[in-house]
Amino acid sequence: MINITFPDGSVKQFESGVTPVAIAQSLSPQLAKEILAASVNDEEWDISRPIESDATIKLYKWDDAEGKHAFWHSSAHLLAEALQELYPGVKFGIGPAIENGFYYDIDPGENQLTAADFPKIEKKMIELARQKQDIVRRDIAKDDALKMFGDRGEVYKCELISELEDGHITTYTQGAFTDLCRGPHLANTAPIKAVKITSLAGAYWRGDEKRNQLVRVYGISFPKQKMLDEYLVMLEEAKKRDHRKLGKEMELFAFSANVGAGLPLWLPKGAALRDRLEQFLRKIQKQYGYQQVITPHIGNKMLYVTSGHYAKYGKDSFQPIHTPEEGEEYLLKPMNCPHHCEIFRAFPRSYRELPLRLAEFGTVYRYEQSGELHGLTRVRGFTQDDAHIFCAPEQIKDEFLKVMDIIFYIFKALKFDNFEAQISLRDPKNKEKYIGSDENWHLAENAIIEACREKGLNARTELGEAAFYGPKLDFMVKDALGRRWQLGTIQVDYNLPERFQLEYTGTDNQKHRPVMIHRAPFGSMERFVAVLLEHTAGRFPLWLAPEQAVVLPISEKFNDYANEVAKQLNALDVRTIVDDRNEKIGKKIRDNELKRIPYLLIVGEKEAQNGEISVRKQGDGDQGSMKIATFAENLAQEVSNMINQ
RNA sequence: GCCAAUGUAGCUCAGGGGUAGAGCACUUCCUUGGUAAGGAAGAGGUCGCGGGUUCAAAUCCCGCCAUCGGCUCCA
Repeated sequence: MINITFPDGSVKQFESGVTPVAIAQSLSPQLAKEILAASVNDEEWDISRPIESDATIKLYKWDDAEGKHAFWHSSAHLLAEALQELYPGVKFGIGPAIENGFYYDIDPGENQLTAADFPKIEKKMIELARQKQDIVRRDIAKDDALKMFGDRGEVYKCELISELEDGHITTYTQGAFTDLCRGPHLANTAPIKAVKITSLAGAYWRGDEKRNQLVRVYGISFPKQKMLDEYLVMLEEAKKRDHRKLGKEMELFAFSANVGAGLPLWLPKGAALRDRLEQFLRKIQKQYGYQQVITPHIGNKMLYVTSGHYAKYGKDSFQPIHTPEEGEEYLLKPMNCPHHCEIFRAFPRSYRELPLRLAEFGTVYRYEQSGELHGLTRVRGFTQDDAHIFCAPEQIKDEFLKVMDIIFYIFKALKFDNFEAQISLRDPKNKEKYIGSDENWHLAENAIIEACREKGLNARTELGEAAFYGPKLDFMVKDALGRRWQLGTIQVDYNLPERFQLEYTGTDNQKHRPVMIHRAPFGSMERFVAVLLEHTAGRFPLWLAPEQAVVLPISEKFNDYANEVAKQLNALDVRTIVDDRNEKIGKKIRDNELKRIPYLLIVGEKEAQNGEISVRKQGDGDQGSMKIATFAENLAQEVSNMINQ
């Protein structure tokens, strides 16, 4: 007998060799039906894999990430089995579960795969799933594995196996399909009741663009057809929140092939919105002791040779601008830091000036790969809400904490409460990718880690994600489809001060080298607006909304009064327009609700007589009537509550 | 940059080797209506751009551009 400990601390005895599903069965038959995965002593475990000795166990259902993971991982195998049957000769790469579903990378060989094949694949997968095939785990010796997959011509699998350690190799088999896999998996294929193949894409083998490109088949599966239907509806809803669609609908920005790909044109309403965001940040930054500077859009090529950016990115950037002068070259600035370094150098600096915080809404140009461009989130010309803090080494942590405060304040004011934080450090195995001394890297990395600890910020740490000149702390927010975008960023940099020979005179009357902190709370105005649009589905907070109120006269007789109301409100800084179309009031309400204007002000005979307006709040219906000035005061109060919370 | 797809009116989309279609939006007229779609008429397109095949191309083929989904990249 062995002792099995449950998450609540209770212990029960079972025969050695008991499986998680059998344990679940002993607790409740319903649970046995629902469990999809388990962990045994914190190791991921198939629910049908025997447990031989005392263990602590957790059981996972669909609602647990681990449960979904096993479900989708097994679905990936099921997809592979279906593809193997439908398209003889396909070779398999890898097929993991992902955040929403799963994929399998295949080399289709002679086969042609298109979206038209999806229904056929889905049908085959369901057919196979209904056979209720057991998914069987086996340990296999390295040589045997190489032979087995080698015989089948599975070159990709063989490459993976050759890198694995003998004695730790397992396969999973269901029906006629056997895969190299660590697991865990479902006990059998029966729970997979609904399948959707969602897309095809090219993907480099092992993520290396120098290697073969495989076909990646994406799919998602569910234990109930209804859940798949709901998921598809959710995707449709998400599409409606797409910032590219909303940006056009709301007349915020546009693109023109004549101007160039990835070069956004801000329309009047978008420019005004962006200006409000900039003013908002300027105000906070002023409180935190920042000073605004302005620098040109181009810089001499030597500036970037000095900074090290030219060596790293020169070939992949917009190419130099030439002048009539032989050999003279300028670059469109891809970042603001070198310019700001030169501002620091413009005078002899004293420790009394530090920390020197230079801020600029700096527009930069980067030649992003054509396939990378995406709405406003990835563009070739964009404006960073940039600032560089020049400080003494002992001031780093304090400055870092202050920047974090600014970022938290902004995220809170705009209700980005689901952000994730990521500490990006150097890849210790790949130091040649980075510039700067080991000592400085350690200092910088520790400053970030400590600051996060002090703030109690739960940040994920990623090795190899640092910028080439220093480690960083990034804040990511998801878009409507769950894709992560980096917004705020804080980066510690010991390198540029060195390259630009920055110095200040210390209390000891000696020269010292300052440290630089790069930071952008929004990241870029473009990306921030994009993510804000997707978050709010275009219903901006009142203080940002392009139009805050629209006056709707009941009939044309009251157009004059409506215009007078709008005039008064605009004079009171309420952004107000009039809908004086010859339409019925119901139609005007509908149209303006759909335009996402926060307040609809209805005026007819009653209101005109009393100098009032009938207020209707977006999505909230009739709020009764009030004096114009009262409405303006209420609105000002509402805005102030939003920004100063 | 790579793989796959798409490109028809302001928007959403149908059609398709023989003179271009709908709904919404827009304009005009009727209606002057009190909290989510009143009615009628009208205007609007070089079918992404360039080349080829053909008596004839928006439609078929090729190239380019842009966009979309991924991969790679992201100072």
